[in-house]
Amino acid sequence: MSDQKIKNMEDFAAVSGLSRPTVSKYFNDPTSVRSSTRDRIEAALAKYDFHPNIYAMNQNRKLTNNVGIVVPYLSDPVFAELARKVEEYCILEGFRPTLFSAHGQPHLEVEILDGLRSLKPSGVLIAPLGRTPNRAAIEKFCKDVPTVLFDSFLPDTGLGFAGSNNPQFAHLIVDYLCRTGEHPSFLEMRTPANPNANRRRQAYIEAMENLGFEPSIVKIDGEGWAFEEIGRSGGGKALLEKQFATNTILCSNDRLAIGFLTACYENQLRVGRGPGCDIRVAGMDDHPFSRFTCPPLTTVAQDFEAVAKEAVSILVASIEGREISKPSTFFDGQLVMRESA
Amino acid sequence: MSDQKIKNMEDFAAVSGLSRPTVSKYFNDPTSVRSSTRDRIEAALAKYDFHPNIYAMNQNRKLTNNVGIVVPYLSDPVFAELARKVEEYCILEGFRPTLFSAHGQPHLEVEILDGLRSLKPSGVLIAPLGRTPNRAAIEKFCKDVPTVLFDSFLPDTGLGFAGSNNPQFAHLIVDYLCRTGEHPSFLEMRTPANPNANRRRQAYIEAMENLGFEPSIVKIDGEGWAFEEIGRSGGGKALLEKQFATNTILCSNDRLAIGFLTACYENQLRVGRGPGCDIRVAGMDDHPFSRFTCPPLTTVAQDFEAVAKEAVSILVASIEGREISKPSTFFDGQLVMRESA
DNA sequence: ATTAAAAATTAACACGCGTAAAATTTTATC
DNA sequence: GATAAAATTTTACGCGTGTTAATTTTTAAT
Repeated sequence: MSDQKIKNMEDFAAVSGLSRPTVSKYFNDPTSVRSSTRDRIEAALAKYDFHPNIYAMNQNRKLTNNVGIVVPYLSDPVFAELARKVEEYCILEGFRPTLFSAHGQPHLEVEILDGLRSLKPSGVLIAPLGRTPNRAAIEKFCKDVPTVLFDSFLPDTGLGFAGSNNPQFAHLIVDYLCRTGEHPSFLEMRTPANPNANRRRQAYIEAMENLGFEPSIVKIDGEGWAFEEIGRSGGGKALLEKQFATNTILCSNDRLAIGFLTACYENQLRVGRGPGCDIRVAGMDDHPFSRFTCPPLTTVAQDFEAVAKEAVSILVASIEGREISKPSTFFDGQLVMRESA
Repeated sequence: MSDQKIKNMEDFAAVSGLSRPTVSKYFNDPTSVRSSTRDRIEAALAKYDFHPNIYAMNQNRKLTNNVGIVVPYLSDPVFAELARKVEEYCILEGFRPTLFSAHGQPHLEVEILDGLRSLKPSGVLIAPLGRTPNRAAIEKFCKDVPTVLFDSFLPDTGLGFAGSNNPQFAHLIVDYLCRTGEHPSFLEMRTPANPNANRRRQAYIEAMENLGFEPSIVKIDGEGWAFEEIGRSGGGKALLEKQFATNTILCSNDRLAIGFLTACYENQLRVGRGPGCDIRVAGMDDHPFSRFTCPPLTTVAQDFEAVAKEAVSILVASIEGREISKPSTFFDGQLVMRESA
């Protein structure tokens, strides 16, 4: 490692005994230069550690290789997990991903999109918050920047979508619960932060009617993204007031279920499906922590891997100019039977 | 909103009836121009929506206003929370924060630092993984870029440090546990992923000796960042093999404790401090879900807010050229008494 | 109204790299 | 060894903004 100062590509081309345009070609695509030239550049690279100035690079390039990943709430482990996988696939495809969280706040989501515009990204992957007033902003953004949606579907928006088949989730778990015990009541927030909740509720109703049961929905108060606390306090209140029609509670998502399990504990209810148990509790998502609740939570697992992979591959296809054969994919969930139901 | 195309600052200066250098000054610091000029620019801004090209801006600027935030593992809710607060304070200070996760992998941490160099950030806030082979890379990075460490301390590195007073955490909870029941055994990973674990163990030993008890440490196998699973499987094994000297288990961190609670459940042990309970379990961190375990987890709360605020304020002080009065701050934790111990 | 200070303008160069066209060199093919 | 094709070099301009120095205009103070 020489300590001669290399201040720009000109200098670096000089010490590698090549011209700047050739070196420039190399950095845009190493395979675009003769292999003997490539070797000389890489030898110089090992000796002089030069990094092209990315700001100067991106100034004239059409493709910056940047991609933005936007999720509604990064402190929610479900989104943290999803974001992590999406990030991994982006890196695998040679992109420079940047992660953004709207922290549950619609105005932040809009700000992030604005900031993203000036990043001139090759593409953007966004799991929208799903709040109505932001729909217009997102649609407009999608017209300007190649964007793939994931997790939360918005019709006629973006290049494509990858997410979970939420109706199937609800059907799957309702069927299971009905088969193995009392039919489930449904617990959800009165004003869900995540629009997938609506599809899950709808599918719960359908599934119950298919099986000839009366749907029974308990809506609890609470705003924001502190789902566990809402599940605990609201669920506890519902327990005290005996709002549940049956002894089996299907929660709209795992985080709500986790909080509700705490409420059951506080009310000295024994959760589980064995003899001597008072109540069964199930969720949807397969939150990373669901395996470690007491009792472990029965739920429907999202296929994070498939969702992330599909979302990125739609983006890649679009950037490479290929036709997108299937713009929207909804992946089925898998039943995860644990002790809680 | 006019739809006339503004392609650069030149155009924008023209429509605002000003010269480009003046407009440039405005974007660097709005207060640096006469207020009547500022009004004209802002009127034009409302009318024409122009955003300066950030690549062109940052090409020559010494201060990009970018700051990098690096954490070891973003899917760990403790770090997600910390990162969120740090991000908030950065935005408050007018920075453009970008979040990075090493995903628990040392080589990724080094890659992130390399990538960060070419971002020419005004500063960087990093919670290091703490793996020995990376120390050199981080020290070198700190010499090149204004960097503040947080969460995990490295001596003589960076502009300063903000984190938790881990020894105090251990003393606090050991004292509490000894005061209210049997003295605690200590449960930890044999090869901790996070270096704070070592300080906590050391302090546990000290605290026990101060009180005249024999320290008893159970080390469990397991690599990586799946702490809950390690706590469950390793902790379960330790229970079966009766490795614990007492009926009170202090876990090195909350995630381990959460997994250990599951192990207790699987072994039909009743956790808590009331009569009829078999075992007490406590952790450290106040993980966002600790309040929702069954039983809720007794722990020592990190002051995420204070840590984040202090870390950012050290960076701001340094960037503004002020003297850093107190380079390293270790914030005390607060005992959070819940039902598990 | 005069004057000094403050702010804005003009003109010009710098930054580091992308990129295109034409000229030259190297490599592959026969 | 001649020839065509491929790769590289040379040359030169463009991108959008930072920045500086000299000049002109505006504002504030007397």
